Amino acid sequence: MPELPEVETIRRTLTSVLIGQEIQGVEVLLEKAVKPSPEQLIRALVGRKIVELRRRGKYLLLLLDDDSRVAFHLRMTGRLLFLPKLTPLEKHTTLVLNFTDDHSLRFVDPRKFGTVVLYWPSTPPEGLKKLGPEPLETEKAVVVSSLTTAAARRKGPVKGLLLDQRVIAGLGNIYTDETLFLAGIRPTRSVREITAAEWEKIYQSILTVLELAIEHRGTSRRDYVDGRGEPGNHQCYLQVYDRKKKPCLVCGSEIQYTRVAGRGTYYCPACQH
DNA sequence: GAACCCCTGGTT
DNA sequence: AACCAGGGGTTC
Repeated sequence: MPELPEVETIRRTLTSVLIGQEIQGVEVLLEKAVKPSPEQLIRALVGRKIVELRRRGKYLLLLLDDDSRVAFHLRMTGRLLFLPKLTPLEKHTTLVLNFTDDHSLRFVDPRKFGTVVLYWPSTPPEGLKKLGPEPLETEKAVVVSSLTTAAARRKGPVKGLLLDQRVIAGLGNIYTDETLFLAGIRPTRSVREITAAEWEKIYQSILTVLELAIEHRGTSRRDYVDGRGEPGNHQCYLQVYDRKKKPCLVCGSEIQYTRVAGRGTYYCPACQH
């Protein structure tokens, strides 16, 4: 579900209500989603206070007062909701953190792909450790260099490279399609054919697309809501994603739908080359 | 790299 | 009934 803009929106909506909260109890309802074991997790978390919320790629991180951290990855359908303890548990609730103030943080995930990991900064989980640069918070030269270095070493479509979290963190299926539309480049283009000028254009497009999506509080197609349960608005501003056979908003050509890098992919045959 | 898998639920 | 889905890890 959530890509960088959605996770960032969740972070922003949860920050003010979670900072300073003390964890009173932990309920693990889907054991395979959490690490370490539920018993160890409960022992480590009870009594801890939340001191900061961070985002890294598509991970949301809770920083605790003993320097330990909890990393949530929402995968396709995960939701993080701040709710009164009295609110009945939703179906497919994976984890509940109960606080000392009558509120709780619920991790709800119908498809059960989402994960929760407790760790210390010295030994981050693999997925987090291998992440590429953060597009909005890293200097341009570093991000562009990560893209071009990866491009020199691999084959295949440019879309696959942008989806690779080791190359750049945070882009998923929606925002790669939106980025490549804005950049005027077909998702099927081989990474080897992309020129230096085009990498620059792709980089600029990534910034524009992500910043606008964050302004609109993320894209809600089916499952996504922020930490308060509110949907985003960016679905109203998508340029190509989910517009199969509809007219291109720029030139009127019919938007094409195909499969690239294993994912459903939308592009304009006239605007993108 | 592509293909399959982890799951449930919505759409065709 | 079949296919699709904001992800990504493991296999080929």
